[in-house]
Amino acid sequence: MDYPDQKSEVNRLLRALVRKDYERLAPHLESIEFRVGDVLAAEDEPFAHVFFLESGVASITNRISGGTVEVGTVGNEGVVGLGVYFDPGVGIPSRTFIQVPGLGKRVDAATFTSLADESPEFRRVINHYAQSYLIQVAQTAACNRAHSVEERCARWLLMTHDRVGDLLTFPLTHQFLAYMLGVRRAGVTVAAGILQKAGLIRYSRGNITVLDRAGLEGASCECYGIVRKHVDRLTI
Amino acid sequence: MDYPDQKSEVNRLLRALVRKDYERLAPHLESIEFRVGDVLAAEDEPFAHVFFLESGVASITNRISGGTVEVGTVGNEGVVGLGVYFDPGVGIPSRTFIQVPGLGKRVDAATFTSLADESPEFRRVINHYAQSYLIQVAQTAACNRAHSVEERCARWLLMTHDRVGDLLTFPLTHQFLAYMLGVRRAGVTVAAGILQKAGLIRYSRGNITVLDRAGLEGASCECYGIVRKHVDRLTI
DNA sequence: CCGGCAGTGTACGCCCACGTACACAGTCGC
DNA sequence: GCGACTGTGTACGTGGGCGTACACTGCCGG
Repeated sequence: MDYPDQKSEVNRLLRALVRKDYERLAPHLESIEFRVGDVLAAEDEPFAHVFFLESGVASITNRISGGTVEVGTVGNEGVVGLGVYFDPGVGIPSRTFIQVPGLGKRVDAATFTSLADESPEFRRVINHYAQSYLIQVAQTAACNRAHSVEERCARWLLMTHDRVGDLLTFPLTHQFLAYMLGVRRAGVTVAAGILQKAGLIRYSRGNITVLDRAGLEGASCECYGIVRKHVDRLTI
Repeated sequence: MDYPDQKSEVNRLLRALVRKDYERLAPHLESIEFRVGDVLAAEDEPFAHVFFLESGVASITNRISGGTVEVGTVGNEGVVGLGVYFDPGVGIPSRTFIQVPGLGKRVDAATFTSLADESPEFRRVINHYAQSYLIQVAQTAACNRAHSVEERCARWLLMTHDRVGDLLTFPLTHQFLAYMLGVRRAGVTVAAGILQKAGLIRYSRGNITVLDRAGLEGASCECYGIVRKHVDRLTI
């Protein structure tokens, strides 16, 4: 067989699988490139595939009266398409799309579900991630209610920065961030301006650079740390 | 054996189980009464049991700087303690407690997880519910960002009313509702006052009566309908 | 080299919800 | 019957974020 060694996998869920599960999955893994705006699942449409990101970030948003709001994000720590695991064939009222471009792999829904049926070890890995994802969404629900644009802005930058890895600079416009946070573009400009004046970040024309992670964590709400803790726990 | 017939079960998840799974579970089901304020799981503490409500409502809240916010609710359509299924032994940053008193059953975590390990049909039922719960939390995240106190108030009353069954009147103070919505008590008084003047509800000293469901649905945000649709789908 | 446009800065009035405060009204215990 | 307390009504000033608008500035393409 000529599949990549599991040790070379970059997605942390793929790395966490027991060898036999990985070998079962590997022949069906298809490498793909994710471009900004690629839609992995449209609103109310079931996932045709499950996606393992190696780099980049996917965003899950709900569109409601009053705008669009991000309810969760996924990077190389997890898997996009939990719906396939929970209830294949049923769509959810969220839209999943690529927010930061990157590389990754996908597997057809049928292979994924049959492996989930067969392997307790596989289910264990997926369940642990599902727990962490649910925690993220719940924390976001509370955060959206109680925290300021500036705090949520800092949190979002940190979460994204974690996922673009060692890249200090990544592409991001105020407009896009406003869309993600469910606020006005002008609101982001003000919040980001404060963070920039404080020397925590720097940006210019669609590119943002994180200068001071620790400072950014101070400017962010506690939600960042809480979600992060449960993501880190996954990779024991 | 002298266990209750599955057909007599009131919890919709218990009813949905295949016979063999129910019979495996039944000897371990322990009938209990839920009183207002009973804590089913404290913050960061794992569930010792999984709970099947027959009546009443449980509320899942996150406490953050800026107050406490409800991120989800569970009634007789589901199960309290998905954490046991996902990652037994790990606590989540949410507090689960009884919001409307009622009756139900519980089973120890070990029995629940071993049944989940063994039975694909059981997992299917739990997974479907997990999907619907995740949808609820995600919708709440968006709703908390975008919708007014009055809309969310109406939505909350509808969701709770669905779960107290044919009871038109149930106990509820403005103070408590404010706590759930993460807003001021005075804010709820104003919002509820509007709903009352419109003839949709009536309340007095801790008791609320739903007078006009259809009208209340009109006053609520679309989030009610979206979540409801996915809950109804469970009981095919 | 020069539009044109995308990205950003900043301002205005507005409104919802905030924190706080106080008055009043049922209801319960004595 | 009388306090005392819980639940509700309502008011005030404050503030964050809204919708909108307009000006400026790199950058890209013709």
